[in-house]
Amino acid sequence: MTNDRTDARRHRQALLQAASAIFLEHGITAPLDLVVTRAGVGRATLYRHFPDRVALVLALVDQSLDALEALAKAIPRDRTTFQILLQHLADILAKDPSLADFWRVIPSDNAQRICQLKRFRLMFDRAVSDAIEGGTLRGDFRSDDMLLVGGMLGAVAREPDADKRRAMAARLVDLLVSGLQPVDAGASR
Amino acid sequence: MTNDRTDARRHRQALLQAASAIFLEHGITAPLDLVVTRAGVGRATLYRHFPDRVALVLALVDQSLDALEALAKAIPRDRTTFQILLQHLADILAKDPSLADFWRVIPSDNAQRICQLKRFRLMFDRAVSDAIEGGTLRGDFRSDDMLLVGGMLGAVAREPDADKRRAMAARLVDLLVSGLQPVDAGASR
DNA sequence: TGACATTCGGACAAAATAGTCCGTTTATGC
DNA sequence: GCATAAACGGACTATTTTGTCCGAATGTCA
Repeated sequence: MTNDRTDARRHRQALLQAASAIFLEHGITAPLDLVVTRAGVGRATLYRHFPDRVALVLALVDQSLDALEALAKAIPRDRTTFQILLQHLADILAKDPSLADFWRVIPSDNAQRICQLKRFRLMFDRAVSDAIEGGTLRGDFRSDDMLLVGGMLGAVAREPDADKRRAMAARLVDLLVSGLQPVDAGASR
Repeated sequence: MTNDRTDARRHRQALLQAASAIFLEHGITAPLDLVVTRAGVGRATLYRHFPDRVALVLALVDQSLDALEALAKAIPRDRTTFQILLQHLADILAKDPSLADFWRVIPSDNAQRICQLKRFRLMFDRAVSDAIEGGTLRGDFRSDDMLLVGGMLGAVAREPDADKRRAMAARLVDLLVSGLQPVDAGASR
């Protein structure tokens, strides 16, 4: 653990990064050879770090959840917390689609997957109730809805160009937050 | 064309239906063997009707677009047309995810894919402008946004249970139409 | 700096998937 | 019914993808 060799850690990171890029382009069922090649390591190196595709994807999801959590911690807790968190989620999904597509690869009874789902919901629990109480979120919004919303935001992952993807994510969040109806009532933002 | 054998047409239909079900469960890159088995035909029959996976998926998308168009024709043209059309789109995506996932399989320069995308946008063009003029849709909504919205609605396809999927689709449309903000400002509906 | 353990990576074997071929069956029109 | 052409389906081959093994290379610690 503590005395991992530096090259091992570096290669593990390279593999995750490569997998993220390959999965983005070819979908989460892409041949692992592509990942290996892109990471510039040998095939066995991949399988040593991640025994199978499931382990690799779970690691990617963990990474994304970590990133989201880090961002969440930096947000001041006020009435806009939820909206900002949502934007962060969209950003992370735009960077790495695994968070939205993992269900395709990981069996639904996988223990770690279940844990991750709980963790995901938990990260929004407080922000959701705060926002509802603060009057910035519709009162019938449930924590479960975040899975829906996450799935929706995952739609942006389909654009190969990173900049466009960011723009789409922003547009998506805007549509979602404000809704499709006209703003005749002058809601701020 | 006109004098196809009836069994051929029947098998073709069985294959499309089987593919829809299999793709829903295993994702659009599922082994075609599963489709063959589910349809209860021989392997060669699949390849005779659809030379490769791309052809099969394109046919599925066509089918969905046909279905959507048929539904659209039955909607009276008034200020709620767009909302109803949206609901229909969600229903169709809940029945068959190919419409949302085809990009994974079909090269982006594929001529038929390009045509289908144009057709998709075209189907919403009139409804969008009508709704904006009628005051039921935000004025900055562009036709392009429908691709985003379609992608978002495709998120419901992830639920294996058909009834739940319908319910999720309805919820999604509600969230999308009304937005996440509370209705304190007295927006209609 | 040298010994040693750990990791590396290409070569290998196994499995899964894709696509083809051909003898057989079946629908259609006379 | 019967001839005929079209479709069927399972067996076969090729290709892709997965997963393992072992000699070589390299980071780590004394």
